[in-house]
Amino acid sequence: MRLSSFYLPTLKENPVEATIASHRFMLRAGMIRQEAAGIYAWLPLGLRVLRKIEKIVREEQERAGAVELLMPTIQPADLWSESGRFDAYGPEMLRIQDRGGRDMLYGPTNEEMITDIVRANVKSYKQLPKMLYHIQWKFRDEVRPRFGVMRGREFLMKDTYSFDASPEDARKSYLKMFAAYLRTFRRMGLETIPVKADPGPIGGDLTHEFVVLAENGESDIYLHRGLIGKDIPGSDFDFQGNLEPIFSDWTSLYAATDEMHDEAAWGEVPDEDKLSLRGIEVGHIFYFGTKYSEPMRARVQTAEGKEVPMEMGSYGIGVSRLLGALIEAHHDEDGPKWPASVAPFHIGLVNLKVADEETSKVCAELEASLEAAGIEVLYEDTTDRAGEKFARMDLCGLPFQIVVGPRGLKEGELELKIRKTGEKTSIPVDNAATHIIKLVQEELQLLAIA
RNA sequence: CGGGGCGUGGCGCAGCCUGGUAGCGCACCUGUUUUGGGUACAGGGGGUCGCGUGUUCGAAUCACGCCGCCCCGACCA
Repeated sequence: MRLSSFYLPTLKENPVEATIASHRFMLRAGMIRQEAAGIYAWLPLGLRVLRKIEKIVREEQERAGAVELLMPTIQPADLWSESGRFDAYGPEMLRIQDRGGRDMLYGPTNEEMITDIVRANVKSYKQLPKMLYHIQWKFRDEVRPRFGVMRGREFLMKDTYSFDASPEDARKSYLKMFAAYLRTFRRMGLETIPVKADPGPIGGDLTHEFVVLAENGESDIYLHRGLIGKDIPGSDFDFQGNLEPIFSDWTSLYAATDEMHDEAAWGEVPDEDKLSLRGIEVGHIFYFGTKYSEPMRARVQTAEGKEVPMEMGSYGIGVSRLLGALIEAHHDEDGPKWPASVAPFHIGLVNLKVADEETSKVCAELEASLEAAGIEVLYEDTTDRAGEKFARMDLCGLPFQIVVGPRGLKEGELELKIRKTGEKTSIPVDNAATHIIKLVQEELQLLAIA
């Protein structure tokens, strides 16, 4: 992709309303544009990252055995009357009427609808278990949207819903999602910790929040040092096998947000293992049993011929919010530092002097051979000044930059800059493409957790 | 929802108190200059001053109403 044809409206100055790094950089790098409070247009650069995140989420959902479908953003109110939530849900639910005066709503979540979809056809325990998911925009009319996409009113979420014939089976579904989440976030280059969440009136221990560790996180979390950098399931992990070991491995050490903090249990953690950090919630999984299946009569017959409500769970990932979390976790004063797996492009190819024939020729050849190898290149082919190009490239946060200019070419060299470390090295033009392709592929491989 | 504040070109702001027909920096266009970390100089284009009503000879400026947006807190993916 040539920058001259791309749409990248960057800002040199900081927008005043953006107080945190991720919000600031997303606006400055031309990733999003605010259209109303908590509602954003996704500009090309931001959209590319969003799609990368979605892709990883999908791959890991499928791996765990979940099946994708897509439910609408607008829902009829009657479903919500069945569960009692049409009245129970507060003003954060956006209610609208169609031309016939029927009550509709812009979905803040989809438990009712998925329950309706499944109850229509699933009648026997033999048809279970099922895990269905979708990635869809939701709307919650938050009192106070803020921090850009971290707390918007419209946001993109992945929601999985599990249906089982017994609580024992429901636990298995829960553990599958638990394991899938460990892989999902790690593949994005995030250090994520599952922490006990508030089970609410349903009780039980089957609810966890997945929290990204980031200095400017919204909530305090307390955890045992041993949870940092812990192994996650590999790509050969058997989701049909026994998942209890991986679950207990990740949940036996102390980890809690301040709401769930237990001073007594915390006291038992050795002082040298105590970590008190900030975190951003990016995922939430819970088992809620028959909360919806009971009132909505979503039932199956058991082997004994008994009719029972299905055991359900729901598992969310804040897809759009993850962009914010990623930047909070990976940035410096110049911009984001995207992990290769979610970067909008792998490489920024900077042509320092477009007017110079040799420079442009080398760039065009590099662009072609990198793209032929499946590497995503943003070719900086504008006539802007060098300083501007460099600053803009850093602001985009692409993991690698290749700088080509007449000065280096005279020596037969070009410069490679690693965004993460700031490290710059000269490499010979001759085998540059091969070298860079290898570098990018290695980086991607590392994050793929094969 | 409590508390604070702001709406003036794409972005950041001044002007408002003390009404007289809009200005600065960045960005943009033209020229010169510069040429490896947002260059310098000169010229130029672009604004229903959030919306409405009122006061006045005259309103960005004063009054009233409405709308939008931001920040702190409580709440939430």
